[in-house]
Amino acid sequence: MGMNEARAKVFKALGHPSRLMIVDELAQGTRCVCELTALVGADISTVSKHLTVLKSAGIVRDERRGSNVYYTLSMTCVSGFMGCVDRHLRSQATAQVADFEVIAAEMK
Amino acid sequence: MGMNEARAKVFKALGHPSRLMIVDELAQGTRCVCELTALVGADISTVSKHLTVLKSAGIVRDERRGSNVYYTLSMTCVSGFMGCVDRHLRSQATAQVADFEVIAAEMK
DNA sequence: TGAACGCTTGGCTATTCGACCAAACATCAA
DNA sequence: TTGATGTTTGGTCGAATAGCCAAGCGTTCA
Repeated sequence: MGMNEARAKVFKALGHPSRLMIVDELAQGTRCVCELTALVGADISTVSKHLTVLKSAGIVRDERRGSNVYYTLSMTCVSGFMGCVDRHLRSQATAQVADFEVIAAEMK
Repeated sequence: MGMNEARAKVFKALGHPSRLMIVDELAQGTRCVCELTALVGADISTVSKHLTVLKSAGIVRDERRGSNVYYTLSMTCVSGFMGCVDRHLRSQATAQVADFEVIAAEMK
């Protein structure tokens, strides 16, 4: 797999609301599948598959302890980038509101 | 659109090799569609659609100058995160090589 | 005006994704 | 061993994605 495909795989893995929710939660600490399932609110098998995607992209790692499997965020810099994305989206949203107000003013 | 969906949209937009190539190029400076098409090496309509995806995620912005349309990276923090992903992927790759060597040693 | 150029959009097909259910697998406890 | 619990895997189906070609703008320049 080429450099760009490996990178794309990481972004693709992060490109789903449930998986982002999971990553956010794992940024707080290690969690078992059952906890993540409760958080996401989908079928366990669905959550398990989301975790497989995150794992094969190298974003999380798993570890069995007894009858539970625990997942841990291994690509920790993700949370930092999340902040950047959020800031950007917010500033964009306010820019759009500003545009809208200009348009609204022009329409009067 | 909820917070998590907006964020997911950003990651999803970045989750394609051609679009990553485009973002890398735009990190160097503004480019017209024709330049990006040459870079990616796909049909121009395909590239145009990739640019639409990036734009609607708020990652790039476009601007017509004469008969050309120029695209600019607006979410500039993306490049920084790219570095983090690359470092992580590299360290993971070497970890896997190390694992492999352990296994190989065990097999002797 | 009309031809040429640069880009976008619509339409089509093949592939991938995401959700659920059912079945399999792993561990623990009786 | 058997049953209970926690997790993964296989199968199916509808939705979304990516690619190309063709057709449709918008702009420039004769």
